[in-house]
Amino acid sequence: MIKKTKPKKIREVSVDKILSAAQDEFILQGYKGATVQAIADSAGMPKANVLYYFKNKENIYHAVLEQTLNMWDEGIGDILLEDGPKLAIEKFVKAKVIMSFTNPKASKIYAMEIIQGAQHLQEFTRSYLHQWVQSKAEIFQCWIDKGQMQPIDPVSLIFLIWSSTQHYADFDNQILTIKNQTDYTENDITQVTDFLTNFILRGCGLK
Amino acid sequence: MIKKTKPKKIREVSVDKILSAAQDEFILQGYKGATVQAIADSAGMPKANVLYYFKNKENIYHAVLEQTLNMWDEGIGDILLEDGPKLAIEKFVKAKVIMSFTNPKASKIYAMEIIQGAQHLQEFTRSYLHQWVQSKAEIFQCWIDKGQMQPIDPVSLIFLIWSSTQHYADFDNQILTIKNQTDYTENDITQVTDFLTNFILRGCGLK
DNA sequence: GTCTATATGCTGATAGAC
DNA sequence: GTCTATCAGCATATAGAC
Repeated sequence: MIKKTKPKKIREVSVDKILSAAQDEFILQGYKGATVQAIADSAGMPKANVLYYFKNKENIYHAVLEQTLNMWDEGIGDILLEDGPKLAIEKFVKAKVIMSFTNPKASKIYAMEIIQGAQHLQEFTRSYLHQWVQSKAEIFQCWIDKGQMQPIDPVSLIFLIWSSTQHYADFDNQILTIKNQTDYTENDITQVTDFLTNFILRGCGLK
Repeated sequence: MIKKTKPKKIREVSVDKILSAAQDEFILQGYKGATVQAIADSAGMPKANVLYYFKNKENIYHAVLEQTLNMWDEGIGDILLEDGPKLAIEKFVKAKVIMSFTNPKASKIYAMEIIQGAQHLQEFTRSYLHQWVQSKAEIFQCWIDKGQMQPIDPVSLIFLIWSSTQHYADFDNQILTIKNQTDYTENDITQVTDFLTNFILRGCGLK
């Protein structure tokens, strides 16, 4: 029993190390620029071992992408009709801000993929994401019809919340440079959460 | 005289064709993924000609980046103290939206560069951009002190306007897919301008 | 200025010993 | 599972004829 679980652990640990190293390399160098050798070096193992676990570079990238989408899915925070517009927006903005600050790498991988034409995740955007936006837009429309919030375009609102929160992940380099900081602080997270929550609530006529 | 200007024209036209083709390739394939051969094919000339005009690939990329930053600079739209907060924000948002829709490629090149750590434009962000944000934040602070707008963090406001407008350029693929469109229409530009202008003005307590 | 041919180096991927 | 050695292919960049 012990002998049977041990090799499983080795695989898990190795795979995790490779995926983490690969994420860094793909962000910094792009898909083509990231070399299997660099990923192996960063993961602390020979190149052949990396290819033993993943067979080829494209498989590594797909695994990184899959991990990123799962994280996006978990961290998105749901928009629930019964919460009402104020609480729902507060929850949603907070969830997105926290994800941007705690996992900027996932956001960056996703952003690069979309900017470059979403060549590796056509099905995801084309079906799942479309459906997600549509269903959430209906909830916002419901609140608008009941006079619970300003009559604004719900889809545009979702785009604004996505963009304004993800900005702190994708453009962290630029933001830190402009603010003369080397890293984000705990204070930054609460300050940004407060600013965006209040600003967006006012924009929706909820404050 | 005629003979002297003709070779100049050839150079200009060729350089423009190369830069345009290179921009497309760098966006779709990344720096390393874009090949000089592909750029040459897209520009409709032999590879050796491309290298005749630019010497090497890095020079091509730098030229694309320089062109992008010049465009950013021209299209940014200024924030003037004498305009007052309402008009200034209206002008600024409109200028950014129009730039995002008319020149998404420039925004994408810039976004990729920042996400990947701004390895090729350190000086720009580190001095010019910092200064720009600081000077505009002072103007907003001035209006806030005079009670002309809600007391919010000006730097966060600038980030929100940047992100929410650039989103339509950088993530155009995702947005078009979600909206089930193949291209942006004239109507999209006015709709987005109206939405963002009104939303942001309300967020600033100006409506 | 234009284009062909080629040198040089690096990368992905595999074979096979341990 | 781990690692060394190696191959085949491709990309940058240059040389040199036209």
